[in-house]
Amino acid sequence: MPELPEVETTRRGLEPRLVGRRIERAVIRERRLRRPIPKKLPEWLAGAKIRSIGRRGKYLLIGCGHGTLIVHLGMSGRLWVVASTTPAGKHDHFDLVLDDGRTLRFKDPRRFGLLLWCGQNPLAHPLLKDIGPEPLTPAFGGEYLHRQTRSRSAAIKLVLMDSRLVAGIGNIYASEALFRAGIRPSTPARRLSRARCDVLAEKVRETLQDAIVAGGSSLRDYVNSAGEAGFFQDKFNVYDRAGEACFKCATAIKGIRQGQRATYYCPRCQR
DNA sequence: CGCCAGGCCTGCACGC
DNA sequence: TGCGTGCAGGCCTGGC
Repeated sequence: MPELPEVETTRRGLEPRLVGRRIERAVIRERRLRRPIPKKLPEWLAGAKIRSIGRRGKYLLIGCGHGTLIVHLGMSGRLWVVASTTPAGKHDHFDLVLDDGRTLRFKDPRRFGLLLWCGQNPLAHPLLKDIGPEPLTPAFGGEYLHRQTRSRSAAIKLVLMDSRLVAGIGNIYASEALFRAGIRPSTPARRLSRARCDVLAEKVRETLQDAIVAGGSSLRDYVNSAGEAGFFQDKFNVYDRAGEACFKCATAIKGIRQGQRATYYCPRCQR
């Protein structure tokens, strides 16, 4: 489900609801996620005060002073705030009961998500330390993209989705950014000129920014921390539009497979 | 029934 | 030999 815009939308929604709250207790209902939820997590969290809600790539960082709860939503994960009296439903694997009568709830049908505890600097955690620059910061740009792709013969779409190169770009936004940049997804990354890297970096930023403003994309079940759907899916130019007319030139959008993932592009607008 | 789905870690094969 | 790189598999449920 969630790529950077959905995680950022979640972060922004959670921040005012969580920061300053005390955690009364944590409840684990199903430990088996991509990695098991640590058994001691409730022990570590009980009584802690939430100080910050951060994000690194697609990881949410719930800062508690003496440590950080690291949350990844995987494909189908969802994190939102409910009244503590709301009964847990199917796939509601984890709760943080807060001191204001509300509960932060984690639901994840496919269980590809992740809940970890990190006692030190979370950015140094093995799962986070090799993540590339945030695409919405000056650390990411055409110069960086050009330099980093000189030795990469793989298709640019696959390279964009490599989290070591740049954080947070998943299958949807890779296709959408490449459409906006007019670049064919199969182009070997090393063959992109500096000028085209400039355009692509800018379009990546623009696409992610637009999606955040739209509250993310809701395909199957994504909703924000208040339970509301995003609407960026209504602005997709190519994603999941195989056979439909390109909004710019009316050519039929193509759907192909790259690295076992679906890719969409306009064969006329993207060269 | 088989296939597909927004993620990403892991381990292996390959070529320089 | 070792490194970077490129693949494929695996983890799950649900919907078509």
